Amino acid sequence: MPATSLDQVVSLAKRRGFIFPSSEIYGGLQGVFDYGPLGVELKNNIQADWWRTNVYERDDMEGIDASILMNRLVWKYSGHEETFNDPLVDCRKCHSRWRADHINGKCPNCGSTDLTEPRPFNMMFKTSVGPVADPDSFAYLRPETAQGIFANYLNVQQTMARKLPFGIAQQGKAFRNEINPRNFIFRVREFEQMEIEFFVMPGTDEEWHERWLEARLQWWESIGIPRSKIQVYDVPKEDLAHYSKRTFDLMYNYPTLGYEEIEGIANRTDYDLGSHSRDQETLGLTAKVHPNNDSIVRMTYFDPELKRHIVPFVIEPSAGVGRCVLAVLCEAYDEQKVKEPAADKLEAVGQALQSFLKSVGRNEKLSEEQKSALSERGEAIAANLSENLAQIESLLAMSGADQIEVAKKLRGQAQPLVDENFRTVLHIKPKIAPIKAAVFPLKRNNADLVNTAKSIRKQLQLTGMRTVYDDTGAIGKLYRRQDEIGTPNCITVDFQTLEDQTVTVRDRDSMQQVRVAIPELEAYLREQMK
RNA sequence: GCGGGAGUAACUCAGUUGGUAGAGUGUCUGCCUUCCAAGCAGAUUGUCGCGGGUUCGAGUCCCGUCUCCCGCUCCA
Repeated sequence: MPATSLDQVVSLAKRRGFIFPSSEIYGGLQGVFDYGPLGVELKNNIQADWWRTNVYERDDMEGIDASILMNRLVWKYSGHEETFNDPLVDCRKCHSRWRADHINGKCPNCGSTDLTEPRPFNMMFKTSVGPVADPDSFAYLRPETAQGIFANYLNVQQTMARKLPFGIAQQGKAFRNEINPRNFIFRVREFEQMEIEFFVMPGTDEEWHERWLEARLQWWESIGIPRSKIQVYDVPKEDLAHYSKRTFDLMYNYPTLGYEEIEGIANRTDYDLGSHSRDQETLGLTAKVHPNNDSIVRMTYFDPELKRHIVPFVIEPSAGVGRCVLAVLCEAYDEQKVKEPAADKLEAVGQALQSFLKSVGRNEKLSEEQKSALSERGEAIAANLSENLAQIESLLAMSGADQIEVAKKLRGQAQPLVDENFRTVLHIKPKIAPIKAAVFPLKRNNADLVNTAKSIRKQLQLTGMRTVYDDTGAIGKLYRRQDEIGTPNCITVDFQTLEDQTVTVRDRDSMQQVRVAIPELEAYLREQMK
C-alpha cells in the first residue's frame, strides 16, 4: 500500500539520497531542494520518459530549450508583470493582508495603524543584467517556461516547416517567489517544468483539449500513477488564470496533503500569440490582450488552404517535475510484512494502541476533527494489527498525535517490531527506477565470487543500464537496501555460478528468484523494463 | 505574517531537584556466515540549533534569535 504519510517519503528521500534541503550546512534556504545521487537518476528517467513519449513517439512535436533570462517585454505582454507584482502589508492587529497601494496606512478591516512594512509581493525574481546595477537594467528569472516557447513559435514553425496542428515541448527551470513555500518539494521557489504548447486551428481547440487530457492520463499511468488515483478537476470559470478559457487540473491524492495538482492542462486560446503580436487589430483575436506596440512580428500562421493568416489556439499540458517525483515516490512506497511478528510483542503493541486511543478520547487540547481523525485511523489499524503495524508511525505523525503522552511508548514498542518483520520497498516502474540492477557476491570473502560479480556489474553498465555492486553486508541486508530504493532486480553470484555461469535474479516485488545464464542477463533485464 | 509544538551522534530518541553527554540503529575493520536487516570482537561520530544572561557550575533556568513541523493566511 502506498505511503500513508508524507513524512515516510520525506524521511526515506533524505536517508537514502534522493532529495536534500539546499545549502543545508548553512541552515538551508526555504523552498529550495537538491536532488541527490538516486533522486537525480529518478528525475532524469522521468523527464526522459516524458520526452520520449511526447517528442519522439509523436510526429507532430518539436523540442526546444529556451533561456531562463528573457527580454522584460516578454513578461510585460504575457501579463505576468502586472499580475505578479503587488506590494502587500499585514495588519498586526487583525492579521488581514492588504495591497499597500490600496490603503492609507490604516487597516480597512479594524482601523489599526499597526501595519507591517510593505513587502513587494513579487512572484518574479529579479537579477541585474550588465555591468551596472542601475534600477532599470534587470531581468526576471522566468516564472514559467511557456513564454520561451511562444517567443520561439515562429522560429520553430518556419525552420521545421510545420503545419497546424503541431506542438513544441520543453523542460526547464522556472522560479517563483512563493510567499510561503511548504510541504517538502511540493511548493518550492525553484522548480522544473515539463511543458507542451500545442498549436491548433481555432475551433478545433476544445477537441484537442480533450485529447490531451486523455494522452496525459495515459502517461501518468505508464509511470505508475493509476487513473484511479487522479481526479480531473474542471477549474470553475472564476478561478481560471488570466490566459485560460478552460483548464483541467490533474489532482493526485498525496498522503497528508490530500488532492493536489500535479499537472494543469489549459486552453490558452490565442491569448499568448496574440499578446506578443504586432498589428493585433487585424488578427481577429478572441482573447482580450494588451495593446502591443513593441513586438516586431506578427505571430500568425499562414494557412495554405484558406490562403490567409490566422492566430493558432494553444493547448498547454504543463507538469511540475518535482511534484511528479514526489507522486511517484508516494505511490511506490510500501511497508510490507515479510515475517509474522511474535504474538506476545504484538499484543503489547495492541494494548499500547488501545491506551493511546483512550487518551485521544479524553484529551481536551485536541479539536473534534483531530480526535475523530485519530480514532478512525487508529481503529482501522487495530482491526488488523499485524498487517498494519507499519502504519502506526504515520498515525503518530498525524495532527494532534504529539499531544498524547503515550504516543512515545507506542512508537517505542511498535518500531522494533516493524524493523524486524517488515521491509520498506519502492515499487517504482522499472523503466524509471534509479538503479536497474544490483550485483552481489553471495559471500564477500571469496575472491572468485567477488570478481565475477564485479565483472558482471561492469558488463551490464556498459549496456547503458545503471547498475551497482555491493558487498558490504549479508545477502539479506543487501536485498533490503535495494528494495528501499526501488531497484527492480538483484543479481547474486553464488557457488553454482562458478560452475555453470548462471546467476540468480531476484525480483523486487515478489522476492522470487530465477536462474539466468550470464550472457542472457541483459536481455532478461531489458524485458523486465518494458 | 499570526498562533501552537519541536530542535541532543548520520537516524530514532533517553538525559532525574542545575554537577565532566547516553542507548539502540547505522557506518567502518576483523572473524564467522552457501539467499532475505543473523552472531562475536573492536572502532567511529556531538560547539546539546545559534547568541547573550543568571550561577562556582547550564543540555537543564531566563531573554533574544534562527530553523523545522502543525493550524490559520497566502498561492503558481
